[in-house]
This record gives sequence, C-alpha cells and structure tokens, in this order.
Amino acid sequence: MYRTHNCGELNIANTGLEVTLSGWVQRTRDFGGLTFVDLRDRYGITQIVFNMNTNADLCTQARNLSREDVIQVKGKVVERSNKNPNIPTGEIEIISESLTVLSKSKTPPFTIENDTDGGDELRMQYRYLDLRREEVREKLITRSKIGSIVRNYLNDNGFLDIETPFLIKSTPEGARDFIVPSRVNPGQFYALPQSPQTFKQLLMVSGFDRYYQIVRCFRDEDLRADRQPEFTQIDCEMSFVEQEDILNMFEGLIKKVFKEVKGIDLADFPRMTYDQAMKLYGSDKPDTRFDMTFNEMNDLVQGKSFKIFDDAELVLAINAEGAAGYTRKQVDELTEWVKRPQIGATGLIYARYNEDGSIKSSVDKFFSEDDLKVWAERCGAKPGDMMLLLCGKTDKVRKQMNELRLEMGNRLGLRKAGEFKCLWVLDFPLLEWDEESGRWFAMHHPFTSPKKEDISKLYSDPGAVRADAYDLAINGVEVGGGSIRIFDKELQAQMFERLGFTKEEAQAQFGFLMNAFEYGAPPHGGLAFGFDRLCAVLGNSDSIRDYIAFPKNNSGRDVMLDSPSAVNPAQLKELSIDVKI
RNA sequence: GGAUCGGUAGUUCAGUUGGUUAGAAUGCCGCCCUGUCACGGCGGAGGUCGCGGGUUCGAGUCCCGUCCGGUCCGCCA
Repeated sequence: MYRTHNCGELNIANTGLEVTLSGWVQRTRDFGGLTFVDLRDRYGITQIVFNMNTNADLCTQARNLSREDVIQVKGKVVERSNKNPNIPTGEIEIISESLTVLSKSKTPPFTIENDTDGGDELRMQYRYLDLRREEVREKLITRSKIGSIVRNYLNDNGFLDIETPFLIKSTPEGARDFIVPSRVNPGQFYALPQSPQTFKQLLMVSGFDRYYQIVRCFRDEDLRADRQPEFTQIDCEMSFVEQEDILNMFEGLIKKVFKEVKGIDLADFPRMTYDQAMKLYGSDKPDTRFDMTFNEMNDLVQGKSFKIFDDAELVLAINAEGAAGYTRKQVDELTEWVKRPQIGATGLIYARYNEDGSIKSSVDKFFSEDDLKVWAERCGAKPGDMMLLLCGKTDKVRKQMNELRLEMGNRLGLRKAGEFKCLWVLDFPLLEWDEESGRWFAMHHPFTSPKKEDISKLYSDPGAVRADAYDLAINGVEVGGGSIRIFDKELQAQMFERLGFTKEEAQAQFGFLMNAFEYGAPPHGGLAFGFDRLCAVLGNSDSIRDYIAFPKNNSGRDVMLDSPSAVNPAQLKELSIDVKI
C-alpha cells in the first residue's frame, strides 16, 4: 500500500497513529542532525522529520532528497513542539521510520510554489509541473466542482445528457470551421462543431424535451485571453417553453452555482433590453457593478459654435465620481489612451467640477460656467466629480465610451473583485448589416425566432426586427446566451431567404433541419453557457486559460506538444491532400 | 491582416550618452549547523545578451530584417 492517508488530512486528533504517506518533496530543511521534509500532494502538505540520533541512515537519505522527488514515508503522527498555524496540518508532524524514493526528479525549471519564479511561456511548456502548484490546481478543482453542481441541477430538473457528434458538416455562417479530411471520402471534409446547435434542435424534434451537454466546441478564429480555439459549453435546450421559462430555469442554475461555490446568495437578476444596454453602457454585456452610465448631451451642447460637437451624430458624457482631483497630466494621459488606435477616439473633452463649486472645462471658450452647470445636472455630477465627453458617429462613440467607462471603473476601483452583478440582456436585434458583403446576417444564428410583433418588418425594416434572444452578463463578461428557436418550417424558410440563401442553398446546408420540422416540431428554445468563462468569472480571473488544464497560447499553439505541426507526407497522400505554402 | 510591449545566467530581472573582465536575487553544487517551516552561515559553478545583417576603432546598448512570447484591434452566427 502506497499510502494510508493523504498529505492534507492528518491533524492533532490523529496523534499516535502509524501512517504511510506518499507524495512530492516540496522542500527540505536540513540542520545536519535534523532534517525536515515538506511532503506535498493535491490535498496539502505534511511535515516529515528525520533525526540523526534516532536513525542516522534514514536521516542521511533524507538529506539527499531533491525538490519534486516522489517518496513514500512510514512513520508515526506526533504533536509538534513548534506549531505552524499557516497550514491545516501544522499542529502535527510525522516521525519517519522508513523512506522509499519512488521516483527521482530533475531540478524543475521553475519553483513549484504559489509565488513561482516561472514566466508564462515556461509554465505552459511544462504545464504538468505548473498544475502541481496550489493556485493552478485549485482552479481546476473548482472547475470540476462547478461542473458537478451544474450536472446535478440539470439532472434534478429532468434534463438528459445526450452526446452529439464532433465530426459534422461545415457551414458558411458564423465563425470559421476547423475542418477534418476524410480518408475514405477523398477530397471531402468534416467540420468540428462550433456548437451542437442543430443537433440539440433535432433532439427536441425527437421529443427529448430537456437536453444538456457539457461539450467541447471549436472555432477557428484568432485567440484572446478569454477565447480559445477549443472551449467548453454548457449546452441546453428545452421544449414547450417560452423565454420566461428558460430565464427562470437558468437563473436558478447560476444562483445555485454561486451559492455552492462561493456561498453567495445572488439577488434576482435585473433585465435590460439590448437597446437600453447600448444607450446606457454602449455594450451588450455591461459591467453593472458600477453606474457611470452614459448621458446623451446633443440638446445641451450643440448650436454653441463648437464645431466638433455640432458635427457629431452623438455626444456622450459620463460622470467620473471623485475624479476632479485628476491632474492635467492624468487627463492628458487619458486623452492619449482614448486616442490609441484600439479605441480610436479623436479626442477627449472634460469638465472638472471643483470642490469649491466652480466648473472648469477644456472647452471654456465655447461654454459658460452656467452651461456647464446644466451639463452637471444632466450627468448628476457633484463638486469633486469630473465629466468626460466623447462625440462622433453613434455606434463608434458608444463603443469608445464603453471602453472609457470600463477604464475609469478600473482606475477608480469600482470593478471590485468578489462582487458579482448578473444581468439578462434581452431583445437582441435579429439581423445585423454587414458592410463588407452587403447583406444581412443573423446576429445570433439563423434559427433564432424573431419577435412575433416584428415579423412584418423582416423586409420593410430588417434592422428593427428584434429576436427572442437573450444573453447573461456577469460583471461585464458574456457568460451565456440563447434564444427561442424558429419551429415553423415556413418561417425558417423565410429566414433563410432573408439571409440571402437560395432555396437550393438552404436545402443543401440545413435541409435535414427543415425536413425534421415537417414531422411535428415542438416549440423550443435554449441557451449555452461558456463553461470556461463561467469558471473564470467565479474566480475573478480575466483569463480562461487558468481554468483549462492544457490551454493553447495566443497563436493557437500548444507549446508543450509543439502543435500544430507538419504531418508525414504519407499521411497527406492517404488523405489526397497536396499542401502548398 | 494590423497595433503595441517584451526576449540578457536554470529562473525572474537590472544593465547609464555605444567604451575595461556583463551584474543582482533566487535556484543549483560543496561544506557547517538538532526545531525549521521563504531556516541560517561560508564557498563555488553557471552567459552564443533570441537569430541574421548593418553602422562604428568598438554594439547587450544604435539601425534594418527575422523568429518567439504577452496584450489588444479586426475577426469570434
């Protein structure tokens, strides 16, 4: 037997027990005649003592141990004379009676400690060592726990876990597909699913009623801290439901996860339409931990001979509470910040509401102090605050102001870690105009149901058609989203037509779904959560990589495996593939 | 496709207007040490300054190119 206990469970109550422990050598502290070894496994650390007077051979062996050796120790649990209150096992130690080195370790390339000296690249290259660190390990343990809570909740609510295929068919809509060549069908390719969307709808047609799957999805797009080419969704679908049923079901799920993982009782989630969200926050996933909402200023600022404002489609102001103390240098820096190409504003206008009640702005030439007082009223600004204004084309300025708002939220410490604000965003537009290809695209996907009352506008005013689509944002992160689906064959055909598919194209791409709808499709809808993102949000982390055991880097590479890589010419030949670079 | 920051000892970093033998911390190796828990003390080894080219009497430092990594924009139904 390699162990009777793990390295995290022994305590003062076990005093006198004969135990066997196995694990990794975290560190040795050698005093010549007395050597301490910290033995680590995923449960914790237990101190082993080797004494030269009691057993010289054993103590000599212990002195030769190196970091990360795997050893087995037999010994007796005793109360420590010097206790360590910092670790759960700190009141006891093991007096060793035998030592077996199960596996020697080379010196690891970085220290296996919370406060590691290893850089990102090195840690990814030796990810299996990085995963030994408590900080990283605990994140994966949390992920496992969240998965378990989700499964329990959905199982308890009658959902069935049904697997769907990974080798499917490439479709032109949406993100780029990863494609997989078929050897037995030369020149033909499978695609890896971007989501099991059509399959879960078919399962509804099959009568499975409530489906879920914690499932890997694949998208061949560029990466970000919160985007990996393969990622995991909690994918759900329900039949005979309206939007309200779905929101309630999954609000319940998220509340349960927060309760069991963080011990937090979340209040009922507020709801906001997409239009409201864009008007107030310039984002469809606003961080509602703080206000600083947008104020539209056109009526107050235009017609005062300030050309920049007069020419603007929209002038927006936010009020940064308590920021009147910003120095000229800080404001200039902020101006440079909004002018960076990533933000793309042409300039930043500010009005400082001083503690003495005076208001000073960067546009004093055009606006009197009385004008500025009216601004302050609109923005709810008080002495000590600073108003920040951006202007331009509506879509652009909202986007820019969203960035500025989040940045000010960061600078003023308003985006507090450990605080969680959930928000349902409803009534997304059904369609989105794409300048490049000059046609309408489905904002969510082509199976999303338009709102009944807007169907008539599909051709007369496509941009105004709202969908029964919803997203869940937590702290400004899009954690999940879904929609009520079209279940009427005629409406689905109309939708494909609206998206510019010919009847033949629609039949070729989605014929299986439209055919299925001919045999009695139930009303249905669903939602998918980004599992990696949900975990990252719960852990106050910006990067989903921390919650993935073996993630890929910014270029989509696995630096540990060194993949992707070239393949053997014989393999390519077998697949009838000729590679030209 | 684009922007931006970085690459110097095993590791994390410093390195002045271009100037002698490129430093620190930590890790590693050796010796000493019986109550440490970031143990301590003494000593030692360890470098193609990412790579290629250029400017110069002289390049870690300046210029050009390139590769690798981080973050972001485009992209992500």
